[in-house]
Amino acid sequence: MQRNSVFADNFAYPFLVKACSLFKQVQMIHTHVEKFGFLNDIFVPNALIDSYCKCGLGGVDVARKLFYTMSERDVVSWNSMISGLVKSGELGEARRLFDEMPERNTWSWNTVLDGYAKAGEMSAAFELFGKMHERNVISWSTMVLGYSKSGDMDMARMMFDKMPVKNLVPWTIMISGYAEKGFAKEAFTLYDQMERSGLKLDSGAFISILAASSESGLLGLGRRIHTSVGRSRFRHSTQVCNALVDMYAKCGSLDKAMKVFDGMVERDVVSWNSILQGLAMHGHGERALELFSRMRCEGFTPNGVTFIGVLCACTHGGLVDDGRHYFSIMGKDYGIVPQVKHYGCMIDLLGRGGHLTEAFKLVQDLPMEPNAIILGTLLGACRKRNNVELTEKVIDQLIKLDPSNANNYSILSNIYATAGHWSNFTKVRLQMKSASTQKLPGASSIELDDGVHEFTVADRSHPQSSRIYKMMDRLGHHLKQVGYVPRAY
DNA sequence: TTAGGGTTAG
Repeated sequence: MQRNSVFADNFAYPFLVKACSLFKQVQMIHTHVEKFGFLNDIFVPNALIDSYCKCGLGGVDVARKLFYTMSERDVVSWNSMISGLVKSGELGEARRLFDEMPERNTWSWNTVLDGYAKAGEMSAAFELFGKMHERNVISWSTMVLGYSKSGDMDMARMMFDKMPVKNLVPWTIMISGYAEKGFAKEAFTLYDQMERSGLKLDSGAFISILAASSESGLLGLGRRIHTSVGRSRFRHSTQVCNALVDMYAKCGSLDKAMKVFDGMVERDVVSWNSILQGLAMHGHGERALELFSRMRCEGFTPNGVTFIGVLCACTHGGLVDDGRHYFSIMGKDYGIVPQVKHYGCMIDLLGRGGHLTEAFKLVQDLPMEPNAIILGTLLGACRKRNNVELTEKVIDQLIKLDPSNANNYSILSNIYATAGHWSNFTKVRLQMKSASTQKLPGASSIELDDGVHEFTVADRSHPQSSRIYKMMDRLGHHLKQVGYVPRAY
């Protein structure tokens, strides 16, 4: 009896390898096929290269070794290796291999093209695109996406309009691109065109456009997509409904988010996380925590993202003790190792709750290097307490991490001004000038029927500017009457 | 067996 007959033959191995997502599993099969001599069948090492690259964690290095030891390579071996290199960010080496290839097909070109587009190197992408002998929908879509992600919607549109054949993907990319950047009118018009052209959206298209709408708060477009979802066969899709919940929550329509959530046929952990985050974001700390216990009662296991929502809920509800409690149980009861983001939430919670020393201690004891977000959160807490000494310490670290961020200098100078330390104030102002940093004005935006309107401090560019400021004065007056005292800086 | 859009995260 042959023992290996219970395993697989050379035809089954590529499928078996493809089903593996863990490095160890791929490695196990690798050892096995090597032992039985199946590596000579090119399908097997090709599948191994692909799987090694997809499981991350140094998988690319093992794939690379395998690639170079292969006695014979076909175009798929090269493409798989190049794709792996592109995905792990080793674009230079990917290009070198591409140039060395004995023969290339459209897949090879598209893989490198995608690498440039993802890296935002659009001039390199454009050059490569120009040299292609054969382009397919994927080549064109890659260019449209690349331009859209790099913010050049005009070029994206030009490519889109020039495409000889379009399918759902480029339409989705283009509409999502407009939506993400707040071009409501363009997104709407294009969406209409797509529907009129008879294309039926799939769940990916719905999710993509919804995610883009929530990014810039385009409630109008989100509602429109919701109507289409309702008419489609995806109206009960968990993923699509999750995207709807998130969209409504982020666009400030919490009731609608709740309604979609309640109406869902099947929920997963993402559904719970989305609604929990929505409640927390809008200051309903207690309701979010109630939902959290309901989630556990219904048998769902919280993950790391859930706890970010939970801690955020505690912060916005001023529930410091609850926050401490949940932070401690996430490791104890659920085996979740706190990530930087969790520490960020805790520092925010403690800082806002007035426990500055404890927040400081947490940063000092951090198991990882504090990043700009952690320090920025701590800074926010210091500012609130007007603590000059601690602020100086934090800013010092922050400026080292990110010397070009003008906000840091600006906050420090404000703190000095408030405390009356005028010589220090002047010093920082001079430092700002010499570092040639300029504070970018913060902008707010609002969506009306005809699109998103953006405005900044002392903005007079709007045609109805004087009416807007009159209304602002009235509101300010009203706020003072009800007892609001603005912060000094 | 290899390529394109897509949900939750201070």
